[in-house]
Amino acid sequence: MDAQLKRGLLDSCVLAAIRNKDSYGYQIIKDLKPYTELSESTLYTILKRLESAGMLTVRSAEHNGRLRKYYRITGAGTDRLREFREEWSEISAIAEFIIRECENDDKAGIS
Amino acid sequence: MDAQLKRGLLDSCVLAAIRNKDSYGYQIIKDLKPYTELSESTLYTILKRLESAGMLTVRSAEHNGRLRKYYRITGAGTDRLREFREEWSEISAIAEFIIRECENDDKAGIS
DNA sequence: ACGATATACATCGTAATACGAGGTATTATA
DNA sequence: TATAATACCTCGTATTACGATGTATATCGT
Repeated sequence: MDAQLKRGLLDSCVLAAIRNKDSYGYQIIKDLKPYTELSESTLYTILKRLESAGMLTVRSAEHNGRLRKYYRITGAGTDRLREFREEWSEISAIAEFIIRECENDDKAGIS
Repeated sequence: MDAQLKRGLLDSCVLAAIRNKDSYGYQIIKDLKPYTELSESTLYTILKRLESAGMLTVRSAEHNGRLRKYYRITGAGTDRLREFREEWSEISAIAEFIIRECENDDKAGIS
């Protein structure tokens, strides 16, 4: 898929993934796989960014001798998710305009 | 609005704007204003990009002593619009996942 | 007559970000 | 005993939306 279309979407996507339960990198990737496959380099960049922006907090924990970093969403993070919902209605309106143009073709029978 | 969310959307948006009739820069901006306000610098970058990619052709014409460059969509351009429609259903699925998480809050009555 | 606004094009630099390539280390599985 | 899975990380690059800025003509109000 065109990576550009996902711009700005993934931050909120990661926030949504930790919305109801704290989670860690590897788990987030698995949870999001049905929706979008994001690479580790992409995810860790996003997690760093979200942490810097105060959207989530981090806690290190040991699990079977391996390090795990659990991420928890903050109030600012949930606010951001709400903002996303509003912005998305604007984005949808743009996309619907584009798709409407495609459908005009279909109705007119143009291949 | 977050500029990142518009990434990749604007190319298709401009193609949609010239889908049914040839148009020129200034007119495209006016036509798209109800959906999204894009600056001239943004538009001309996009038009150049789409031309290089063979998505549209350009024709110069004089109008009241002023230069106008009319843009016409190509077959590759209409193909691109169809591709967009397919990609958008994937993007929508991601957005719906995010929004679903927001709505869980609302149902639970969490502020 | 003259300034403001609209029309119409263009370039340059910057910030943001998705991702590939590569790295480290442990545990489980075939 | 390899191979995969788990689990973290950094660096560089390509893409692109946009602000700032520039050029030039037409139109409109006062």
